[in-house]
Amino acid sequence: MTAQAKRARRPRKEPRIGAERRNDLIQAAIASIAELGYDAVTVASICDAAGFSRGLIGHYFEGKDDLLLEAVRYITQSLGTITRDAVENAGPDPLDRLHAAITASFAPPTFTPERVAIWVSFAARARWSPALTQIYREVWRNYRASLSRLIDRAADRHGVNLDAAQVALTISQLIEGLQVGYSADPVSISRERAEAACHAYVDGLFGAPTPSTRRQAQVTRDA
Amino acid sequence: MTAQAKRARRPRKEPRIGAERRNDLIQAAIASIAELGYDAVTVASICDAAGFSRGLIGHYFEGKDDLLLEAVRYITQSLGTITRDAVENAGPDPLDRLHAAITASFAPPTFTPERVAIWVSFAARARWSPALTQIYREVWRNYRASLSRLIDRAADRHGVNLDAAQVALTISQLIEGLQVGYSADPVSISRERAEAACHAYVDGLFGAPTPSTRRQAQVTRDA
Amino acid sequence: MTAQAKRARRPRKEPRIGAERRNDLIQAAIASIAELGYDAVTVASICDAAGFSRGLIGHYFEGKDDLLLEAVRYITQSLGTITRDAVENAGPDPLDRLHAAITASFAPPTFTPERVAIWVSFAARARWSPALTQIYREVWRNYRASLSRLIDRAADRHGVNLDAAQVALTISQLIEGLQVGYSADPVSISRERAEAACHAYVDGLFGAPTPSTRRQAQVTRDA
Amino acid sequence: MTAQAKRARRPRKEPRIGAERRNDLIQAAIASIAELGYDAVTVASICDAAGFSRGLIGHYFEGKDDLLLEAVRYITQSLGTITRDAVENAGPDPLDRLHAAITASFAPPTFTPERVAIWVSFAARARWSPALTQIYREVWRNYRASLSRLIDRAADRHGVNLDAAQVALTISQLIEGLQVGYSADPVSISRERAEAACHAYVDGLFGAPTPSTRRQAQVTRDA
DNA sequence: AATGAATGAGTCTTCATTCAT
DNA sequence: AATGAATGAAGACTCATTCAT
Repeated sequence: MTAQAKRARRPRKEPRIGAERRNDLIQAAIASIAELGYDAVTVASICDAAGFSRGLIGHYFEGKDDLLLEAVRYITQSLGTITRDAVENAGPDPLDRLHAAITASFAPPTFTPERVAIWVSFAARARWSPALTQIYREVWRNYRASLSRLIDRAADRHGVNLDAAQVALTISQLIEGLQVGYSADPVSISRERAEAACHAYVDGLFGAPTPSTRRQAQVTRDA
Repeated sequence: MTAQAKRARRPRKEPRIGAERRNDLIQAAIASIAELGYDAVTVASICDAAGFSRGLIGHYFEGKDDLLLEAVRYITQSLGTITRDAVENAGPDPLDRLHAAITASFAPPTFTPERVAIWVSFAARARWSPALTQIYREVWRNYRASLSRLIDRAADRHGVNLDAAQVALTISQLIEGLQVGYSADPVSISRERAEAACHAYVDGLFGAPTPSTRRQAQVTRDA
Repeated sequence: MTAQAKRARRPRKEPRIGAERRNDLIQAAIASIAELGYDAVTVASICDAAGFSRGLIGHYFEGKDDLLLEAVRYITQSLGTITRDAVENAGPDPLDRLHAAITASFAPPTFTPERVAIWVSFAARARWSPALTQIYREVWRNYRASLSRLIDRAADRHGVNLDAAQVALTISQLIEGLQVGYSADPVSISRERAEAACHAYVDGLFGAPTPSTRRQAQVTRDA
Repeated sequence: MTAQAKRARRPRKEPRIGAERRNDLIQAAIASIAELGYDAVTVASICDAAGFSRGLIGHYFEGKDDLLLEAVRYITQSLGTITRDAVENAGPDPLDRLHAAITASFAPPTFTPERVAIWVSFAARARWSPALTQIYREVWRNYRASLSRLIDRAADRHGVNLDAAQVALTISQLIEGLQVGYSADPVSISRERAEAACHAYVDGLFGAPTPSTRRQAQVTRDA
C-alpha cells in the first residue's frame, strides 16, 4: 500500500538452481495468499514473503498470474499425492481405505486453515478462469474416480447396494462444503466436527456402528 | 474546482427516489459480479450495467465495498426468505418440509449459475473480511437451526435415531459443496445431480425408498 | 481550486430575500473556512453549515469561487469599518487615534482565531489569484494611508521626525506578521503579546513611557 | 492484474540513486508550488516538472502530502542554515550580527518571490495541519531564540534597555508580515522597502543614525 | 542471476455543477 | 424558491511489468 519505506538490507542469498528458486516463490505465494487472500496478494507481498526483490518473479514465471497458477497446481498435486498415500497405507479392506481417504482430507497438511482457505479461493475463482476450471475439474474427477472404485469394492464386500458415482459425488462435495465452512467460519465448523460428519455419512451408508477405532491413529497424527 | 465548464452531456436519467436507485445499483452489482467475478468488478462495470454515471455510487453507498456488501446482504436475505417460504408451503410432514428446503436450495432463483457463483465468491472471501464472516455465519447458523428442528421432528415421526446437529451440518455443507462444484465445474456437476445427491442423503437417513415422486414437480421447474 | 476567474458583478434579482440568503451563505462560508481551511472547504460543507441544500449556492452565487470571494470581501470590509470606527471614537489626539487603530486590529471581531486564520489564508492565496490580489492591495493601501495621516499628525504634535510611509508599512506588516504567527502558532504568540508588541513599537517611535493606561478601556471591551 | 499488456513507452530515464531522485522530486515540488500555489499542485504537475512518470512519487514518498511536507522541511532547513551562516560571517559586533540576520532574511535564496510565496502558503496552512504547525513553531522559536541572544548582547554593548523577547518577536513577525505583503502584493511592497523597514526598526531601537553603510554591500547583491 | 528504479494503465474517490421537480 | 439526484471531470493511488546495471 504505502510504506515503500524500509527495504531493509537483507543478506544476499546464495545463488541456487532455478527450480529451487521457483519453489521458494511458490511457497511464498501460498503463504501470501493465506495471509492476504487470493486477490489481495501482490507481487510485492510474495517477494517480501520470499525475501527476494520485486523483479525476480519475471525471471522464473511469466508473471504474477502464472506464479499463482503454479501455486494452485502445487497444492492440488500435493492433495492428490497425500490422498493416494493414505489409501495405500490403509490396509486391504476397501471400507478402511475409503475412511482413510476421508481422514487424509481432514488432516494436515491438507486440512489447515491456510490450505483450506486457498483451496476455497481457488474453487471460487474457477468459474471465471478457464485454467483454474480445468485444474479443478481434473482434481475432483480423479478423486471421485478413486472413491468410486473404493465404494464399489466396499459395497461388494459388505453386501450393500449403492450408486457409487452418486456416493462419490456426495463425499467429494461434502468435503468441499465442509472446507468452505471451515474456511469462512472455523468457529462454527471445527475440524473435528467436519471430519466426524464425513465419516458418519460413510458409516451410515454401510450400516457401521461408529467404527471410530479404525481411524483413531490417523486422526491424532496432526502436525 | 477549476473551471467545470459546460460540456455536452448524455441525456440525464430522470431522478427517482433513493431506495429505488439503491436497489438498481445493487442489482447491477450482482449482475456485474456474476459476469466478471467478485474481485474483477469495478465501479465502472457496475455503473455501466446500471446505466448510470460513475459518481452515483457515492450518493447511495459509502463506496464500492459498501455496495458489494449490500449486494451480498441482498442475496443472503433472499436466500433465507425463499427457504422459509418453501418450507411453509410444503405441508405438515416434517420430512416433506425437509425435502422442500433442499429442493428450494437447488431451484431458482437461489440455484442459478450467477447466484451460486456469487455465493461461493462470497464464502471464499469471508475468511479475510470480518463483515462477510459475520453475514456468512449468521445465514448458515439460522439455516442449520431450521434444519435441526425439522430433522428432530422427522426423526420422531419416522422412528429414527439421529444426531440432528450433525445431520444439519452435513446437509448444509453438502449443499455448499455442491454449489461450489456447480460454480466451478457445471459440466461435471449438473444441477440435477446435485439436487439428487442431496435428497438421496436424506432418504438414506430415513430409509426411504427413493421417494422421488414427492419432489418431482419442483425439480422440473428449473431454469 | 484555481481559476478565480473574473466574474462580472451580476445584479441580484430579489434584493431583499435574496440578500438575506446571500448573507447566510457568506457567514456559513466563513464558518466553514475557519473550520476546515480555505481549500478544504466544499460546497457541501458550506451548505451543511448554513442548513441549506447543496443546490442553493447556484441560486445566489456564480459558484463556489464567487461565494468564497464574497466571503473575503465581507471580511475585509468589516475590517475597514471597524478600524475607522475605532479611530473616530478615540478622541482628538492623533497618537491616541493611532493606538486605537492598533487596538482595534487586535480585538474581536477582527482578531479572532477564525478571522485571523481566514485572513491569512486569503493573503497567502493572493499571489495566485488576481481577484484576491486586488482586494488585498486595496485594503492595505487604504489602511496604510490612514495610518500615514495619523503618523504625520502625531509626529507634528510630538515633535518627532519620522518617515510616515515607512512607519505605516512597518505597522501594517507587523500586524500582518503577528496575525500569521497567531494563526499558525497561537501557543507561542498570544493575542496579548501580539498587541503589546505592536503598541510597543509605536511607543518606541514617540518615546512614550509605556502609556498603557491610554488604551486600557479599549483593550478590555472585548466581546 | 488482468492483462498488463505490452505498450509503447517513452524512453526510460536512467535510474539514479534514491537520494538524488528524492531531491529531484522535492525541487520539482517546490517549483510546482511556486507556479500553481500550494493547493493547486497535483502529482501530475510535480512529476511533469521533474520529467518523471506519475507513479514515481510512490517510490520515494508516502504520497503527495508526504512529498509536500518534505518540500516544506527543505525550505525551512535551508532558511535556518542561511541565517546561521550569515550571522557567523558578520563579524563580532552583536548589532552587526543582528543586521546581518535581517539582511539574510531579505536576500536570495530566502527572499525570492517563489520562496516567499511558498513560505506564506505553508504558514497559512499550519493552522489546519499539526505537522506544519510543529515545523512552523520550531523554526520561528529557534529563530527568535537566536535573535534574543543577539539583542541582549547588542543592548549590553550599546547601553540600551530592551525587552529582548518582545523585540525578537517583533522582528520575526515583522519579517513574516513583510513576506506576506511581498507575496501578495510585490508592487506595493518591494524587496527594498521591506528590508529597509526592518533595518530601520532595529536602528530605531539602538538610536543608530541610519547606519546604512554597514549593509550596503549585501543589499545590492539582490537578484 | 539478481536488483530495484521507473513506468503507466487502471481504479476509486471527490466534488462543483446542472437541472427536473 | 428550494431541493437533491445525477453527472463527469480531475486527481491520488496501486501495482504488474520492464529493464539498465
